[in-house]
Amino acid sequence: MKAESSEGDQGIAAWAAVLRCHAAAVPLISEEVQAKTGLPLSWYDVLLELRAAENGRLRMQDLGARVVLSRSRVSRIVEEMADARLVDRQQDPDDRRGVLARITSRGERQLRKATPVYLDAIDRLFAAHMTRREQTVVATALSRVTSRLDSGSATERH
Amino acid sequence: MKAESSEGDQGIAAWAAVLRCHAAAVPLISEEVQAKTGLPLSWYDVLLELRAAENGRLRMQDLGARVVLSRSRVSRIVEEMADARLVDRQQDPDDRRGVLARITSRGERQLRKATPVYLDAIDRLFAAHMTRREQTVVATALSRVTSRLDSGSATERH
DNA sequence: AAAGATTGACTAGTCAATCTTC
DNA sequence: GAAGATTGACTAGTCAATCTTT
Repeated sequence: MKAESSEGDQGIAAWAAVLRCHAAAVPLISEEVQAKTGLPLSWYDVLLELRAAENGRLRMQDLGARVVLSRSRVSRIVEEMADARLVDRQQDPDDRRGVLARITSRGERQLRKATPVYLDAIDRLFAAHMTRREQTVVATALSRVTSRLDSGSATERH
Repeated sequence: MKAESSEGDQGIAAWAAVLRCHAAAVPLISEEVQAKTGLPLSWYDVLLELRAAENGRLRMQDLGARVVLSRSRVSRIVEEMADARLVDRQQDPDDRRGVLARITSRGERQLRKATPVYLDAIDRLFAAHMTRREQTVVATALSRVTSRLDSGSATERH
């Protein structure tokens, strides 16, 4: 209706769609994964990053950077996961201030068990409702936004 | 590398992009809006929905359904907003179990003040990094996912 | 007894302060 | 004294129990 508000309309709609989709899909997928495997999504992410890392080990700080959590949150989650024997911790021998979290064989087993469940949930509850082309556009466009924001904020807070 | 995992790859990438973009953009935008206007994003959403509603009023339950928050969270937020004189509350005269939250003139003023700030933040920190075409695809594809999930879960939990 | 809202107890998460090692 | 990690106090949010009205 308004002739002027030309620039932003699609951008606002895209933003609102991201917020609503996130709010709708994340709880469904995370409940499903936890119900079927016993792993909370945050635990799954930690295992995934550790498995991908050199020797299955990562310092707490690096782990926090890869996962979407703060350092203090990582400390607590890793402690719980260590109680559950999915990871263990050891001082970094090169710099004893640092702590290395390492995935255990039990952790690897749990990760292998959970992965197909998670992928299936993502597929059914999210990806199946988009065309292949839409999936590609969503992936590339939103990744670009994220990387610009990450590099931008590094510059901003000089 | 794996020849078989054909089906899901773009879908998984799209999912990861949504998670990462949400995690990066929401805090930046919400901090900026709050710093410049004093309104938390949840308050802004409440004001927006009330303004859009008939007579600027809505029952707590309906408000909770439109905003992305649970009923109990809405109760608390509306209470804080009532203390700040941005909304007021009254019993629904037709059904005195219900409570109607209504935007005040002060609330309308704050909403008018905050809207351009919010739109500008969305534009700079999110939409500006996508083409118009990408914005449209993101909006339509993710909205479709959300609406399928909403209607689907209503059916599932019969 | 069932619907609407609020309250209480709990979980997840953040930020600032602390402790250890460099 | 600064970096790495953990701990304590706090905020935001959920779920179950309660209270009121229908």
